[in-house]
Amino acid sequence: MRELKYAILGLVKSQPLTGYDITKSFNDSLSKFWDARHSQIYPELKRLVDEGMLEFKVTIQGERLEKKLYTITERGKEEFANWLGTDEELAATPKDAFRMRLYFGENLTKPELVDLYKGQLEKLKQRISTLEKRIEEIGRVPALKTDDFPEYLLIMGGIYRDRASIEWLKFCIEATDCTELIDVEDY
Amino acid sequence: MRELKYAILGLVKSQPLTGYDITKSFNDSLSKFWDARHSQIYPELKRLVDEGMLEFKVTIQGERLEKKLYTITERGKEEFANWLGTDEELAATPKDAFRMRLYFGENLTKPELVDLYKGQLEKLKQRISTLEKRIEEIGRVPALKTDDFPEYLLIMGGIYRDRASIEWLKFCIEATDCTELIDVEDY
DNA sequence: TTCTTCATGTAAACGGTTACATGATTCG
DNA sequence: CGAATCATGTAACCGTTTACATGAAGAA
Repeated sequence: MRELKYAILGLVKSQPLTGYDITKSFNDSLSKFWDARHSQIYPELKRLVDEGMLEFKVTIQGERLEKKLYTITERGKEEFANWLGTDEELAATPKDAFRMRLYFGENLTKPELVDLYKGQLEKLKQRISTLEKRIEEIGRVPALKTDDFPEYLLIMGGIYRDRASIEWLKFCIEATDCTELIDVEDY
Repeated sequence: MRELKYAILGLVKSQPLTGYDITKSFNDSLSKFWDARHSQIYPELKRLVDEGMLEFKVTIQGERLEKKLYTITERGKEEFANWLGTDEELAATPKDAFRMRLYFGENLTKPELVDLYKGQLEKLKQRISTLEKRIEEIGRVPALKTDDFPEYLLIMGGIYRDRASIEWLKFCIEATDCTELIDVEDY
């Protein structure tokens, strides 16, 4: 547990960062596997300093705006490396409201069910195309150890995941006799 | 939010249940999309009674063991039906420690990375075979509106999901040059 | 000058987990 | 008789979200 800790350690390990920088990272690339608000990050940073995993140096931006640049300590590096290599159990199946709706689907009329399917399919299609666009931006296959490489892997993970969701939805559409009401070719 | 509420409403809607029964359901079929402990369920039941969504009747098991049989009210049925048909946004990407490890994978030696891959692949393979066994138990394709049908859909969802995870892992193994160190044919 | 971004914090509330607590019933 | 299961609750804690709060710097 306390996995936010390792996300922060991992980020700060590669370069000194402020809490603000870390917050931004959680809204960009990291959001593919973790996210956090600044209200959670600042207390965690304080705690990591207390535990000797991080150190910080106050710097002045412009005239008097103080910011805290965090760096990782030896102890922090050890802790991070130790966690990184440990193989954990499969994550518990995440709570999923859409699956819950499908589970109780017998309480829906066919048009309602069809709308649920369509809505989900449309959003998945949308997200896949956003992810694919990002892949194109990166420019096909970035070399190993490039900055872009880890993000590339995670975006591909998202694409695999969403495509599987679509395939499963098509399967459900078939199984619930909705084939004539949805143009599955579109997805 | 407060989605546990709808899970309970959906369960009680089809038949009167005790808190204990509901807890059991969360460990069986429902765990495919939601789960909860009795310590969360009992307070939620009380709250749903306060809100007029549920009613209960105390019955005696044996000599003097009291149990509360919950039934859904009209108000509860409305609330549930209302929620069931609403199409929500795609769920936020769930936090995922394995993906986080991969993201920071450049800090790992190749054998460590290979162990991570292997561990994950092995566990996914395991889980898929458990799910497939359950499909066989159910006996191929249950008819629509059967008791087994919703569970069938969700188990298939799990299989699609896990297979996609394996395909993605194979992709990562290829991209990180680990092909010679893992026998991907096994998965 | 005004708006956006940079920058850092705290407080209240919520959903969920773990642990504590109790007692009856049923089955081997 | 003892163990497993049935049955119901509470308390403490943890991770996370939403809202509250402040102010400087940079860009238009």
